[in-house]
Amino acid sequence: MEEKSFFERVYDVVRQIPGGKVTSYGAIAKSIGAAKSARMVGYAMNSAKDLDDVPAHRVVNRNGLLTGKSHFGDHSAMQQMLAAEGVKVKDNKVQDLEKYFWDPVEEIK
DNA sequence: TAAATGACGAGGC
DNA sequence: CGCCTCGCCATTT
Repeated sequence: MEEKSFFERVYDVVRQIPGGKVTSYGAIAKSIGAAKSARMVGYAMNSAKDLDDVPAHRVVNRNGLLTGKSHFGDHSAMQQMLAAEGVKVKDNKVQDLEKYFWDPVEEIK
């Protein structure tokens, strides 16, 4: 019963992302002990969009690119939400990624 | 059961 | 400096 699915672990991390911050799939994968499963994180997010507890819009790829925006209903929704939280987004990518980057490994450990 | 897919990452050319 | 290829691993069909 404690067998939390890979997805649930990802959700747990993403749920801890503070507003106005973003993180990368690889960082989340690392925090859950699956650094090589970055792709799975994105896959999990695909299901996460079904949940309103998981701010998938705060998750971007390693390049700060809003890769998942295409999976949102509105392609501008993700960008709008990030901008509304204080994250500067332009051309579908986060500006000053290092400044807004939130490392889950440093918070969860 | 096996094969294909996928919101990525790192390395190579 | 930019584009391409390979690897990785869990879920889905």
